[in-house]
Amino acid sequence: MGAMTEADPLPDIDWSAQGIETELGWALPVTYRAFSQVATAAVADVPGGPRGYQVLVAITTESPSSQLALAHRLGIDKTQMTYVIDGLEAGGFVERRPDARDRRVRQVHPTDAGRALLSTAREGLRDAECVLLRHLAGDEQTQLRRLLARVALGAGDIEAAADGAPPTPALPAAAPERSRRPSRD
Amino acid sequence: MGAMTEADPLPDIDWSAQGIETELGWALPVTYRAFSQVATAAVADVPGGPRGYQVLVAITTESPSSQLALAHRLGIDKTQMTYVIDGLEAGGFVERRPDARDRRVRQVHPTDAGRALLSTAREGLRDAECVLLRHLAGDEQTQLRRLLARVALGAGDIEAAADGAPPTPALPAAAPERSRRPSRD
DNA sequence: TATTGTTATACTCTATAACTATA
DNA sequence: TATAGTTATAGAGTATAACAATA
Repeated sequence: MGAMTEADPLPDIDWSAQGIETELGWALPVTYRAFSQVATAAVADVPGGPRGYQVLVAITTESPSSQLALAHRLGIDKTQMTYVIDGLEAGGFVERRPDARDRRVRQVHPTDAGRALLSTAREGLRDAECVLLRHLAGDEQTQLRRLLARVALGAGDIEAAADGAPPTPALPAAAPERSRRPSRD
Repeated sequence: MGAMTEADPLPDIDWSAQGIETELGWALPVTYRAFSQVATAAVADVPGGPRGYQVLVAITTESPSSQLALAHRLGIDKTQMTYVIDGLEAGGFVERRPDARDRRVRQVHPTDAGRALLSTAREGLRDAECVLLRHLAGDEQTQLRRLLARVALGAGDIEAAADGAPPTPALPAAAPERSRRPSRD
């Protein structure tokens, strides 16, 4: 809706010939960004966005956990975790309960509101996936999931090899959240 | 190498049960990040990283172009484009040639060194892809590429719908380039 | 007056360091 | 002395705004 409307989704470049190089280098980022966008929108109501959502998932589907354990599990810095939990607690979605045996640690428990929020966000994410894969037949979707899962499984080694083996992430990291200004260029 | 070595690549969470939610929400980010990492490494010698590479591809496989045209085509801000071209020109990989007919615009031409650099980077990216897909059989790789390409094609609409229809990207956007410090937590 | 390109500024996100309170 | 958590600071990356030159 900006000043220039001549931006067709797929420019008239002949990618296949020797274009931007291999198709994967194009398709993967595009797909990821689209998913990242809808997924972030789906968890927009969760304080802390994708990371807040990850925390809710972790303490709900597993058991309540200390902040440091959560940070390690989700691959988030412990200082970041403080902010995320702050937001969740301010919204009344989690509680910090001091551990009786070690009063340094604070266990993070989900509240009823937190569980409800998680449930809603989950649905939104499922819908987001459906939108993303809407052009694929049912069996094709299954096929894609399976193949991608296998690649991701092997990909873990790559990440691990590079730096100090960060734990497995689960959502689009952070999703920079493009500015919502009029975007006139 | 860090203080804690208990971080196994895949935690012992039962993702499949009701875990972190849908498999795609896990596999896609993981795969993307792994690719982003190897791809960024592959174009590390290109000033400006992935974006510098994109510029080289555009002006080589197509024709030399003005900076603004490049910015639009690659979905990069024009101010950012200035910096990217600055880096490429400093390295002797491109030349800015004033346009004879409109002396405001500066056409960006690749040098021989630029073409050579592009060639090398291309090989690196192809290798990166092979590494990423190494656990898939040949026909499975083809299948994955095909399915992903179709999803990406449809995904363009999603991105376009959200903000002002940004042109098609071609590489992992920017790839934050994790800090290379000892990573002791 | 509008547009290409550059420069300067501000903002967001994240990483690092320093501090407290417990152990 | 070491660890869990918090707070403060600094850095990278990006977006916005203001500017110069040309049309």
